[in-house]
Amino acid sequence: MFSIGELSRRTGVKVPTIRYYEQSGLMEQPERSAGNQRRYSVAALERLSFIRHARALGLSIDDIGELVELAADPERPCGEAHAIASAHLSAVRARIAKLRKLERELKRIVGLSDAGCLGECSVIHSLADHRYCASEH
Amino acid sequence: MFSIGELSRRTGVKVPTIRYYEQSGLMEQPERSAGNQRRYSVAALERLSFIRHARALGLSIDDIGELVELAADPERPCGEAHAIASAHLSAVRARIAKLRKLERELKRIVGLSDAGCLGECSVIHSLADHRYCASEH
DNA sequence: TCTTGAACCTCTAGCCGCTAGAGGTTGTAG
DNA sequence: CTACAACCTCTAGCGGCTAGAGGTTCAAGA
Repeated sequence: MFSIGELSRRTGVKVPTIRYYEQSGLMEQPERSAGNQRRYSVAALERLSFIRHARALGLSIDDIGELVELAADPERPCGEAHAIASAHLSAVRARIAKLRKLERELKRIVGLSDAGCLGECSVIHSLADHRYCASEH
Repeated sequence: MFSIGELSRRTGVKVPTIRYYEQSGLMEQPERSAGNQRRYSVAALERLSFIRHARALGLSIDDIGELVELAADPERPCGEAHAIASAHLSAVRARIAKLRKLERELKRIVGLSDAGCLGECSVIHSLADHRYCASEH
């Protein structure tokens, strides 16, 4: 049985965040001590590790909620879990693609400015008018 | 003189967003009609285009606020504007690097699951235990 | 056994960048 | 002159926490 602080130390998830996960239904309500303090089992520790890892991979609270449910039900987990993970993979790839475009554009804008500050500022100039952009965004 | 709706149409920024920008100090308070409706000048149109473009590049409201001020003051814009843009470029690059790690990890997890669903679900299995991860996150 | 004081409790509000809705007023075309 | 779209202000909500107020409990040392 761990206190919330000990659970926090062991998982690296901050105390208020653990309470937030409980409030949003991601963590089960734990037992309480005589004085109303939370007392966690090893199972709760494992669940929180799972959540933390999935969050680190960028999955939403909702997605993780689904995965937690699937994990608890060995009858039908695999296909649905796979779908959630691969949908997320697509989303991550889309975000990478978009950020790469931004990177190119910013590089161009910053590079112009490096080339010499004659007259007006080219950073501000580039930002002011989309027509000077190399690509869409 | 444009109404807020016309400004919205011309810039592609939604009406409530324009009001939000005004409230947060990014757009100046415009003139008003006799009946208290906003009336925008061409200068306001240009400013909003600037803001929209900078937002599309992912700059924060605060950063854009600074840039707008710099743009209005031709005495000292270039170096500071450059600093803001290149700091943002670094941030974008860092985000790309992080997302690429996630992509690799997710690909691995999803790939495992594709390889065959024997016994337990490997997606859930991989999420449950960080030790199976190829890299840090 | 008593006393600290760190850790815990609940509740509320704030962060960013919008978005949505209620409930009321104005502008404009027919 | 009427109808109705567009406008107005105000408040609240989204996700995923984070911070603070104000009060209680636990555990170690004297």
